[in-house]
Amino acid sequence: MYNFKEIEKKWQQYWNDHQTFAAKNNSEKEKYYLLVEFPYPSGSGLHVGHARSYTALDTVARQKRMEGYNVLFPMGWDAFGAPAEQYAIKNHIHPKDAVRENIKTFKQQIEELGISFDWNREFSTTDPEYYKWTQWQFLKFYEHGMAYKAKKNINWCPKCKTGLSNEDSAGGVCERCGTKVVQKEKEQWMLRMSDYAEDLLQGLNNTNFSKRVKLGQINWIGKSEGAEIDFEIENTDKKLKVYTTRPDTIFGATFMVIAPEHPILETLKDKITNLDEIKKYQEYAKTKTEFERTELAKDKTGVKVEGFNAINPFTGKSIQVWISDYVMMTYGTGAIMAVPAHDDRDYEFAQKFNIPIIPVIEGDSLPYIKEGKYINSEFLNGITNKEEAIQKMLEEITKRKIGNKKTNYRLQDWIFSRQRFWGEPIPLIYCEKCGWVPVPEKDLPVLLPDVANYEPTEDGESPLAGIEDWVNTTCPHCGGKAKRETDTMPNWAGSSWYFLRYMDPHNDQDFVSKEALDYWGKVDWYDGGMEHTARHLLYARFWNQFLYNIGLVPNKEPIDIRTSHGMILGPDGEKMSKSKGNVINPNDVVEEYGADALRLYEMFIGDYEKDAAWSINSLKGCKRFLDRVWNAGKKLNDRQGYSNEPLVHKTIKKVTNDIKSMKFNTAISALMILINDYDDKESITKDDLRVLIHLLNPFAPHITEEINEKYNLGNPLCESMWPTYDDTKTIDNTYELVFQVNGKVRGKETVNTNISKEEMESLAQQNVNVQKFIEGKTIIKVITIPGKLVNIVVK
RNA sequence: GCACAUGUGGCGAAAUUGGUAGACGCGGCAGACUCAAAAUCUGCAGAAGAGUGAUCUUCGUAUGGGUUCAAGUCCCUUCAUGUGCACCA
Repeated sequence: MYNFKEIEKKWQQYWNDHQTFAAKNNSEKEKYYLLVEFPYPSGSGLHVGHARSYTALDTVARQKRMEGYNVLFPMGWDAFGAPAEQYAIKNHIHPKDAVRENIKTFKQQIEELGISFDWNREFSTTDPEYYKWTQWQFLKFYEHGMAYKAKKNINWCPKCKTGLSNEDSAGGVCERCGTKVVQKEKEQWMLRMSDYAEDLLQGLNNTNFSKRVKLGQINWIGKSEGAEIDFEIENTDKKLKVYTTRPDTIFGATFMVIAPEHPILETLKDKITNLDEIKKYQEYAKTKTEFERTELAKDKTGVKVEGFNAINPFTGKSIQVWISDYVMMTYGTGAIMAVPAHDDRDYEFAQKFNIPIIPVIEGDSLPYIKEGKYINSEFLNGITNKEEAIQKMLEEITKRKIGNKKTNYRLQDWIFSRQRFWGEPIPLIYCEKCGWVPVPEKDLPVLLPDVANYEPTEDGESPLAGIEDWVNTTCPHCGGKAKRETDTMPNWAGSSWYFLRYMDPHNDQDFVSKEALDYWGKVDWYDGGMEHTARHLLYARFWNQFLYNIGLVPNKEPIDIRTSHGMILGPDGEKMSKSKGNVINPNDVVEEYGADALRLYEMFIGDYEKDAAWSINSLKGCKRFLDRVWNAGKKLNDRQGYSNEPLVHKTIKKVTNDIKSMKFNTAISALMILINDYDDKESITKDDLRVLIHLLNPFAPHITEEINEKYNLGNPLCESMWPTYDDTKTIDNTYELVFQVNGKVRGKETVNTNISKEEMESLAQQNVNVQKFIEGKTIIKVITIPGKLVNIVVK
């Protein structure tokens, strides 16, 4: 019937020869920038999930081009990071070579799908020409005081032997290998992301991210408004600063809790009489990871600090101070005032250790703080409104100069060091005399050395630290002996700005030219996995906002629309994995059914944002549809125009709009309805066939071009304008008018579209079945909706 | 625990945004073609009931209630599933 393999090869060759998808940087046309997340070129190859995302935006890209836009739709490789390194260690090759091999495979797999990427702009984050500019931008962070080195208790993966960001170790396990993360103190490079918390929050208003994506960002930033209040330590001049969102409950604060590592314990250690016990607890808390601390949430532990008490500044009473790991040093001030009557955790703790509980809000019972009348609270007594009480308390605190209003964010600074070989070297040099000195721009990039041994060391230093030739260098400042920084960047680094580089990927003078930035502006539509909507997106926005603030990019927000696709699950409804043996290889599908069938199926599979199980039968159905489109060419007549004008115009309208709103499944079903209509006819016109394949082209680009050529229907579709519709022509001459009695359907009749209201009503009353239901009853009113129904209300 | 999302045939899903629930596809059943099978084509199909029949009736969008001439759609209740955050003070 037709050889899809030949057809697909032929048209892929054609697009390549004609540079059909090359985006132009100096174009008169309006731009449209579409972006899909670039993949890790892992050894296991392309996944059907990749194909879903790529096909979706490819469909949009192809439509946009036919609508006259200058479309930028690029692709590249995010090839730094642990997976590539581990693969290389395992297979005893240099990561560079492993990456080159994997990219080759990946690229070939993607090309087989017929995705309209502009391959002229391809790059990998591991290309020295690219990471030169990643390093250059890091130095910008450094120059502006946004990068600093600090001793940090970091999340440490004992298996990968590297530090991890909080984000990388969510849930207390290493994101890469699943090993339990432990705490380890280390000097790390940090980026001051927390300075941008408010801007990152506010910036969301200038994006068109979906509500779900915005919410994910908001949660990560974790803004909370409250107050910092000083509690004096009895018989000393020392104070304990707490953070609270409920200063209004301070009269109920009957004890304090501080984090086990709180510095006041060191300051006042001479006063503490149970130092041994405290040290023991500190050790105990240290061995527990953050995850374990939360795991054991129900079971409160702690030790009372013997030797000093604090004073509740409002009741004037002496209150106990405890250490417990339910208070985190990393959030707020590392100390809280505990109000056991109105806080779950404080209540539990007080119960366990027999600490007094004083309610300050009448009628409130745990676990929720309800609104109620304030009691036992002096000047707050009688107030019933929480906001009012908080406001009044804040004023009082300020007046007494014991505290202030304070906003806190959960977002912390970004730990930017990794003790790995396969990452961008941090371009700094340490000189005994001059301290940290940036590598001069002319010496960038700082290249990774070509060495045989790049396995992580036991002591947690980067593998680079063992390569003396590389480490030892001269100070760019004083010319004396100096050493290079041996930590590398996290692999989030390269992906935090790659969308900018695509605008001008071969520029060796600048990270992107100003002209390219001005023309392409921002990414109009960015699609990727659900798992990246929180962190990667936040890092990319942070990076871009920084570049904006120092005047390097024109937009504060780099992305307009962000969508996230659901996963494609195995035929068994489970996540695809080698161990379950339910992995579908997209290129096997291409081999057997063709790229067009695969693409069409992945777009037809269901709601784009939802997960969907693989179904081979459903795929076959899509192939069957393509066969029918192919066969439609065999019954062309000599007439012109559309045989069924309203249906064609309706279909154009539906497909045009559905692609834009990602409702690919209904766009395809509209095309199926159209072919069903053609199949019922003896013959169809060339215009009929041309419009069908044109609308189908973004989904199934190869076979539609072939049909177009075979029957001489016109210029190649990819070089033609998208079909247009006329709203007035979408209306049928007749429709089925529905008759209802009391809202229930009692009859139908086919009527002329321009029938009057009066005629509609009289037809309804004449209907035999309707008469059965209104007989002997009083008609209260008649509701007539032109084009739809007549509803007779009777009693 | 908190926040958000979702709940429609045997399955994937549609539903002009308050107006004929189940489009389209898969699977199924029956028939045609065939020695036969596959492929293809034609027809049927939410559930229950009445009628020889065209048809008609009742029920039906997780649950219970409400608003409305009219509810899958709006409001409240409960339940289930999914995702995110989580001892964040």
